Amino acid sequence: MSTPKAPDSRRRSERSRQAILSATRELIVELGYPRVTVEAIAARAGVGKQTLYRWWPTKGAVVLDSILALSSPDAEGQVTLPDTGDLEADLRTVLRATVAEFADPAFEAPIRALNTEIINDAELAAAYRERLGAPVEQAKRDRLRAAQRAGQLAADADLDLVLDLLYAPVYRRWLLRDGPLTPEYADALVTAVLAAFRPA
Amino acid sequence: MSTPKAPDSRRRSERSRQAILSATRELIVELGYPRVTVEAIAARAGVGKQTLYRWWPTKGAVVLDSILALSSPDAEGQVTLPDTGDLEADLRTVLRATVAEFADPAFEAPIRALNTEIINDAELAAAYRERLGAPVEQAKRDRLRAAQRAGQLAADADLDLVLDLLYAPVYRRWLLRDGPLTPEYADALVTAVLAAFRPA
DNA sequence: GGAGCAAGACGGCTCGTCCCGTCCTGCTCC
DNA sequence: GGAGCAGGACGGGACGAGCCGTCTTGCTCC
Repeated sequence: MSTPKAPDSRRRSERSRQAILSATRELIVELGYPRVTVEAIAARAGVGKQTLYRWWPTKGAVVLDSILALSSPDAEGQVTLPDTGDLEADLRTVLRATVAEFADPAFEAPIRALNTEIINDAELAAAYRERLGAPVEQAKRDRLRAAQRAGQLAADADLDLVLDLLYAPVYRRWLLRDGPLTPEYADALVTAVLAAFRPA
Repeated sequence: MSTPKAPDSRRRSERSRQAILSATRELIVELGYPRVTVEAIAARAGVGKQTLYRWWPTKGAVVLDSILALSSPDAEGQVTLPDTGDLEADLRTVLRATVAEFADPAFEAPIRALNTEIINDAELAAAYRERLGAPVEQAKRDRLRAAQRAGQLAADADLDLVLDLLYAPVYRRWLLRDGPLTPEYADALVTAVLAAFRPA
């Protein structure tokens, strides 16, 4: 009852893997996700379709890996956020950076594609959270906790709620394109959220 | 340069239209959106495919209409929100109701399907905002403005920002399924956001 | 020679168009 | 004003194109 046959990952072609992930990202940016086909990815990568299906179960999984390969080219899951001691300044920096990332098509398009898949695939969503979301989330929470200890945030503040209030509006505005996603908007969010959790 | 030929809407079969919209909703709930095909919708509705393509350009447009038909069975775009004079209580009521809606599969599944389409179709997204989002948004803003005049909200509060802070976290948690979407969460959001925009 | 590889043939499914014969509606002509 | 007619929407379904996921073939590298 085990998986039919697991391929030998030691013999896997790193060249093909990279080519597939790059081709996936490129095609998503060039054509838009709905028009990207598995066949096109394989052709662009100079790879047989079987190679693709041997290592990934679904197109969504390929997209996820193509983004993971992009976001952590060096270190292994190590995520650090700026900590100058000034919470408001640091949050502005980080949130503005997030806004800037979402404005870059090479970054934005693949993540949009991933979200398209994640919405209807709880399993893929869990994989995403585990491999990308959780570490980043943890780093953000750590930064907030430090600020909390430094008395820059209410002692009883729910840090997950703070993060939701900061990031969910940015995420929504980006995903639905229902308003300008500007540095000013990021600043306004930081100001409002900090006002809500000002220490007593 | 006009549209090739617009069908005569006076001769449109209301029976077929309703059957298509119902079948769409049913199949999305039963099968999950990715498994719903145009052919299945037509078959379930007892309708030729051409009838479907005659009146809707894309599957996404059908989904949008199927939701519109659901949410406004009676009045025409009239949206009203509770106004007891107590902003915090009213917001709790409305946000808890939103949370409850998202817990109902018959409501949740079609909207999730619509979001799947909207993400990659700016045109459809605009249509959605115009026909459903804008009126609701307006009603919410009106309620907040009343509260502002009553001195329950800071005079200089950006009402769109307030709405984003209230609803974006709910939306995100629902769409990504990355946390429990409970009445308590709704209450916590209301508390935090009102704290941020407390009048001076 | 065993396994991964590129290349691509293949069956099955879906899409969107096209065509058929039927039915309904409104107009014309006696 | 009643019969005939034209137009168009209808249910049903055939059709080609394109994509998916599997399978086959020969090559290459360990």
